[in-house]
Amino acid sequence: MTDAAESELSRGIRPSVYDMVTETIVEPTAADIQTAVSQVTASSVVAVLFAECEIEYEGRAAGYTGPGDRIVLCKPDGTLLVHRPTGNDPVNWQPPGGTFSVTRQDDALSLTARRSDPPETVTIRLNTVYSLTLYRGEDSAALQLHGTEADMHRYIRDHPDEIEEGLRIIEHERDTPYGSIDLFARDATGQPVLLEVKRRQATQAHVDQLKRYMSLFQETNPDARGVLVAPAASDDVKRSLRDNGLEFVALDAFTVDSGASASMSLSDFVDD
Amino acid sequence: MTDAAESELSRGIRPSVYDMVTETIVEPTAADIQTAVSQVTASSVVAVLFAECEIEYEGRAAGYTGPGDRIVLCKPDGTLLVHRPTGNDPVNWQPPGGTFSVTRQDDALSLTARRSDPPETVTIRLNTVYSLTLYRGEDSAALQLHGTEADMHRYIRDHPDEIEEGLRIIEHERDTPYGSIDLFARDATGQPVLLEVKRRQATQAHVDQLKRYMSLFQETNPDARGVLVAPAASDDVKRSLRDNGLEFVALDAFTVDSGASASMSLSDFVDD
DNA sequence: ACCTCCATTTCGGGA
DNA sequence: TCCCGAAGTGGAGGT
Repeated sequence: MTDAAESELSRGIRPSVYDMVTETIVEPTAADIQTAVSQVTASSVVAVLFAECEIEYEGRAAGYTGPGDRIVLCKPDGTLLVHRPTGNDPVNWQPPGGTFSVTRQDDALSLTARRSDPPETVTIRLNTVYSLTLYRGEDSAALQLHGTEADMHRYIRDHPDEIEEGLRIIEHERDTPYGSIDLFARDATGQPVLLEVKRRQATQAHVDQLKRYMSLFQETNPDARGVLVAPAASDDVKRSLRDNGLEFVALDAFTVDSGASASMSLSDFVDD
Repeated sequence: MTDAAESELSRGIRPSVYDMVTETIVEPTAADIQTAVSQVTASSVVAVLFAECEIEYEGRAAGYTGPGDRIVLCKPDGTLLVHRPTGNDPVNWQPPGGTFSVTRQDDALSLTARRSDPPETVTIRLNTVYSLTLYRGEDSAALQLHGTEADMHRYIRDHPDEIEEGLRIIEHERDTPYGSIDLFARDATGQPVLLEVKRRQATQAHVDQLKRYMSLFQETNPDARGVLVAPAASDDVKRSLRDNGLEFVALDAFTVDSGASASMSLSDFVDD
């Protein structure tokens, strides 16, 4: 950080303490913003802008978002996120790997996030930046998630009888030229069984997937069975399975796998 | 907002001006945080917390994220987003429709986001809140996006010859019990043609999709043709199409639809 | 680098 | 409400 930049940032409300984790500048100047954004990649700081802005996007598609108040996150890995005051998804974004730049021309201040593969550009015209926060955050913890499809695979492998009496799981993620079969098994009579496992309600696309594996397998083994395992399926999906000589087995992974988060302790602190 | 709450929030750095768009509290107290979060839904304010926290999630799956510095967004529509200092996706979240609550027990302060359909809870144990920003933002602009698959449909409808000489588009989004056909057409000889359009490289799943529509249609019309239209397809996909008696037509929507963003003017302000 | 598939996918449209 | 399919999907894992 240059001396000039320091003096800019020092205009913050409280005495600027550089070991503070967050630093907020209300109504930052163009120079403040340029300094802040240049910090992002160089010093592993997240910059959050609260701004009235309009956004142009050009890349795999092209888009324009008219003026409005948004929250702009610039992360040190090049991630850009522009959030509206409502909605889960960002209205515009740039995935990790890109670079930021701030351009000033006449009275117009623009923040651009670029990446090269694929070539994409998001340009935010910053009409008014209400405030700007720099965040020197560290986070090495990873999300531990239970109840995924992989967990369901493990459960079935350990409890094949829940699918069918006498079923033996032979292989996990068996590769074929057209994708991999979740679980390859043999039934009580020794007949091969292809299992496609879904952690949520089955759809036609899942039937398609199983059919694709089956078509390959049945070339050499016409008696092979195909089973779609999911917590539920619509009548159309069940009919589609039947029409194609496939089977459905209902298995709700969470009624059986709920012990996965037993190690949690945070709930002690939460009331209703 | 209660008088008590006002006095809490007034501890902010600058004199608290309630018509300011943003308001930041450095090292907020538990009462500040409770007041702020209760504002979110009631007063259409976005609350952004910069905090060291750990997160428990319980719902469709279950998860735990260990301690780390994160950015927490609470939007008035009930959306919760927890972002790490890197990465495109939030490490935890709650889609719109839920409610927020802040609970204090002993020295532990927790922010909980709940929704009921499906029942899901995200609980954030706030170990340290470095700062908190309230954002009274308004945004009525919508994203205008060009180069979507729908645009590609329109283009083909207007330029059927780009697919095949003499092709006539009969119907758009023709519904079948197993999904809807993107474009239903007839070729120069009057033969029915089912078009499945993709805006990016075609995959096996797209072949599956077309196959599904075809199988229905060919029951009554065995001579119907199926064409997958996409900017590109791998050799495997092309072979898969051939093996199933289907066709591939390469069409890069962006080489033909680039005029869509011609009305943009922001680029005037951006240099390289 | 390409391909395939999962995701706490989310989101929008149609029946 | 359910169901289906797109998304600037992103991300992981295998070959």
